[in-house]
Amino acid sequence: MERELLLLGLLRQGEMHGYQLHDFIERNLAFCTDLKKPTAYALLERMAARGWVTVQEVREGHRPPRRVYRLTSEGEAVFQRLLRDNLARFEAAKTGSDVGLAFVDALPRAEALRLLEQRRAALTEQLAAFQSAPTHAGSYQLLIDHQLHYLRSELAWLDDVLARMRAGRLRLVSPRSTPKPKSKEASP
Amino acid sequence: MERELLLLGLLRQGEMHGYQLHDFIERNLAFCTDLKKPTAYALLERMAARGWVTVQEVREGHRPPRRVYRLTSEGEAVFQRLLRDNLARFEAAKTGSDVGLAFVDALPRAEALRLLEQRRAALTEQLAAFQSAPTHAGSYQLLIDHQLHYLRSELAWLDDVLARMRAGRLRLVSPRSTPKPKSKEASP
DNA sequence: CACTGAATAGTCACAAATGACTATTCATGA
DNA sequence: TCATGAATAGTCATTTGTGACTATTCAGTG
Repeated sequence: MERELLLLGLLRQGEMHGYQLHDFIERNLAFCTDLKKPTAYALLERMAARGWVTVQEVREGHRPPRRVYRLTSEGEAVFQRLLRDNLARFEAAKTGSDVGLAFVDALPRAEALRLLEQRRAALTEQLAAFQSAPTHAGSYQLLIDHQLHYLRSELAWLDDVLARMRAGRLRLVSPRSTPKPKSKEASP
Repeated sequence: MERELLLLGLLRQGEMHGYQLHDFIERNLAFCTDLKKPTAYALLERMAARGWVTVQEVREGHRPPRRVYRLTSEGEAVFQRLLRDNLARFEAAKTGSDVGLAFVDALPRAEALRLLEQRRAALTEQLAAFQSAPTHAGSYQLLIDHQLHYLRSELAWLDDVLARMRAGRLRLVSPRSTPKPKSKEASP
């Protein structure tokens, strides 16, 4: 749902064609959403079919005609609905990076430390890149602010974990406990 | 990739069948990954095809036979590789909730405030539920710790935003700036 | 001016993910 | 004891999402 919210929101600022929309998202919003080109086109097509946007084929030269999308008033209504809905909810973010943490105890402490320090380096690098970005096209300040807050918070947590690990204060359960020891199933 | 890491990691603790794996993830790790049943089965099948796990059909009664998966030593090697790789990277989390923030200025300030207060309520509720959970099966402490940290950090940020909005100190750019004012295209 | 690499614009066949099922077993209480 | 709903176990048709591709235009340069 939030992908259509995004597209509708961008189209509120004026008509645009598919490539333009995707390109803008890719350049400016890649850090908070990821929307590949074919997905964007498919969504636009569907939104057109539902009457949220109109399409107008524009051909210049003899390149394949560009399809220019424009928000309808119905689309605007949907935008309003989706926006209210989105703002009122909180959906926790998910990342693949979490999974590994579940299994750190499968590695010797020293190596785990080394790897997490690499992770920390990657994180500070992203943070730096983000901070030095040129006011990000001047727009979407809240998003940027949020992302900065998030990255800093992640860094703080990671540093805390590293400190605890170095001090040997990381309590981890025995890796032998079967996740669901319901019936017979002796631990192998 | 992190889904196979997860499955392999769980299988390290002993053989399990598909339902068991999915069920465990659903119950205990839903907050950090989401893996529907058919996806889990498909992954297991593929891992079997690649020799990372072995399958053994076990039938009891005359229900459809259960397929029990067991990690191979090749699977263990892959696990080690994926784990190291995962720990060394940092991948920023993404959430659909961010998108709405890009468009708060489309709403009257008062209403935006009301909606974000609803969001805040949803967040504190999730936080409360998480804190009161019964030591989460005693396992995966780092994950829990991380999630708690994350939720608290989100709450702090949201409170800050709310405060800024109430004080009218939320600087937002004019909604009229076209995202990519490259060529002709007069703002409509 | 012809050539090259980048930017523009979009498509398509394939891979991944999921909602909605089927079908058996188990607990329970009327 | 036998209906009923929950838990167990898995499948399949459909939708979604994407890597890799085609094809045109444009800017720069030798």
